[in-house]
Amino acid sequence: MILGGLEKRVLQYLWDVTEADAKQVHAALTKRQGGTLNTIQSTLDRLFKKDLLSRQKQGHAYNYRAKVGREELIAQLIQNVTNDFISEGEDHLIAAFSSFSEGLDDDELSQLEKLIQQQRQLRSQEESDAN
Amino acid sequence: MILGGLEKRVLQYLWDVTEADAKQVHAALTKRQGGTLNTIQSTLDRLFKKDLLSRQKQGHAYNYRAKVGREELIAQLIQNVTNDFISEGEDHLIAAFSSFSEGLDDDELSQLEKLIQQQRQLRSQEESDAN
DNA sequence: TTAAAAACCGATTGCGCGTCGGTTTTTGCA
DNA sequence: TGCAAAAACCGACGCGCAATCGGTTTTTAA
Repeated sequence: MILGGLEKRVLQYLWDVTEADAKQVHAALTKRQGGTLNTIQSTLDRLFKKDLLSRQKQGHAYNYRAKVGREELIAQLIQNVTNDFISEGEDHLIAAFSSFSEGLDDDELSQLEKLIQQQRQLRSQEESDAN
Repeated sequence: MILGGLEKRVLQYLWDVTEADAKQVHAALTKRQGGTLNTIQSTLDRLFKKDLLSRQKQGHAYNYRAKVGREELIAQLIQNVTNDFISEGEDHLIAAFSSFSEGLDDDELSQLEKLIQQQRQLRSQEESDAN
């Protein structure tokens, strides 16, 4: 999955406002750049076909919503990018992390640890919920 | 920076063997797919122009080497992919990690923790080396 | 010096984003 | 219910870039 610049800007906007139609997106993005309303419609349509947006007719026009969360999409894109470099049996995240870790300062390392613990806690909680 | 499929395969190969000329790369990649020797030469040249490979004439042909490590490149690609989605002041890694963490099992979480600790150790070691 | 090997050049194809013009469909209202 | 406006839809074009090769020039080794 490849995303162009305009597509990314549109997604970003939809994450911010939750829901919008083509006209609104156009109005918002044209402030600096964004082409015709038609261009925006095409872009929304392309994103819809990529299954990144959902739409629903509301009165006259489609209302679009992001179908994937930002984090989710980022994860997917990272996966795409790393896929071909990760050998069989190797862990994607771990490999990717090795790349990162050098660029992190102590605070960030601590943040990561916290996130991990959060994740653990979340799980044990879900587990007990299931019982 | 965008990398095509063949470019990625070539890089992968060069990481494996450290050094190779076009003929060798061609021989290796053609086993499953890889086009003409000429195609490989073009690809090597493109990678060279992207500053991802270095070359040196050795006898008759160029010998190519990866100029960036795998982890380094992965990190760069991830950065590229996430850049447009990360707002000012937000931490790339943390944001990206949030994406991942849900897909990890307990073992992987533990692995990550270990990596973090390793990283810490590495640093304190470097610090004492510097004194 | 010369034949073979490799590099180099340039052209072509295919794909995907960005961009619109023009046509069809939908819709709200008079 | 008919009509004008709004929106969707369709199709086309330009552009950039990877992949692919044929053909020509340059290099090299015998």
